[in-house]
Amino acid sequence: MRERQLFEPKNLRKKLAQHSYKTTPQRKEILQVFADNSGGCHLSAEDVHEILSEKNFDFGLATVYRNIELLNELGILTKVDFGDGCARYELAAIDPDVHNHHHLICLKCKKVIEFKEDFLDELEEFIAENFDFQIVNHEVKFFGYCSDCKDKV
Amino acid sequence: MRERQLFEPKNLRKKLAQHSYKTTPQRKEILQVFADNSGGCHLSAEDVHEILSEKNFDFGLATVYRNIELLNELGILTKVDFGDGCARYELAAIDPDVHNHHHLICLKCKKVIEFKEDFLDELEEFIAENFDFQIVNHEVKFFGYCSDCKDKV
DNA sequence: TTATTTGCAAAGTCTTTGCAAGCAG
DNA sequence: CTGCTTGCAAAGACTTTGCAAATAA
Repeated sequence: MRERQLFEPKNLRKKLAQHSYKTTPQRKEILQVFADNSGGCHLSAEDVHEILSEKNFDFGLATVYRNIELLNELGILTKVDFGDGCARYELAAIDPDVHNHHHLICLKCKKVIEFKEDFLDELEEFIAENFDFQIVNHEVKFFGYCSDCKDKV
Repeated sequence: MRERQLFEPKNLRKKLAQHSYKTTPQRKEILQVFADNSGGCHLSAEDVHEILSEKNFDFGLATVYRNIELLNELGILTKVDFGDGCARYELAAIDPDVHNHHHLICLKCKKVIEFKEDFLDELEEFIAENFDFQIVNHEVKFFGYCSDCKDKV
């Protein structure tokens, strides 16, 4: 369930240099926050800013926003949206074809469970044929009640 | 592809009365905008406000927000999110079990194509068993290039 | 050196809220 | 009548932007 390869902080300098971006402490530490939380955290810019403060890195919030957006553009982070009013991000899979990682969102406790699935291939084929639509990625969310909550509703 | 039964404006008064809400011209006209656009439009509060202005209904924007939210709570509208920075809504299916209506989103022209599918039942069963998670609804989005755009990329 | 990046504060966008006046039931 | 609803303006949450000072290459 977790063999997905994620971007590693040690490769940051190279990736930035490829695009003529500079390697700053801000960029390194922001990425490190995601690497340290790779166990399935979905962090907002505010979250990252707060975690950095706890580590005594007092970067400007605007800098955090700018660099999260940059890491997203570079494919290092992926945006995920749980409809809670703020953009959230997670480390992206290195292999762009591995886009089969989705979320179960508990309507009661708001817990987010990750899961991996390969059931959608036939559906993608069906869509490609019937809609003449070339699929690049898909996003699947299941809303419901997790094991802790489902009997308490 | 379009046999889904949608909520009808003529049933609004009854639905509102059931919950002791009043039937106001604002509520009727807001719902009417969605009914007139039932051919697959996904409207933001701002969109609805604008369409109403064109029809010479100059309601406050806050009223539009409040009533779209009300219609959403009553199950008359459904929120859809295309990650474009604002909440969008569409008429909900009357039958709550019919939640198998999803979207293909073109990355180039931003066109949204609706489709209906029934492929996810087995995946839901798999999740229920393996994650002890009781699914209420799911949301599926496919990102890619539509027939008009896929050869121009 | 020099163009990029940062930090701050101000501004922007979407949405919600407080409150007096208006209106449906 | 009476409490729900509206409209307005103000406030709020999240995010972006302008600009001078700092800094990576």
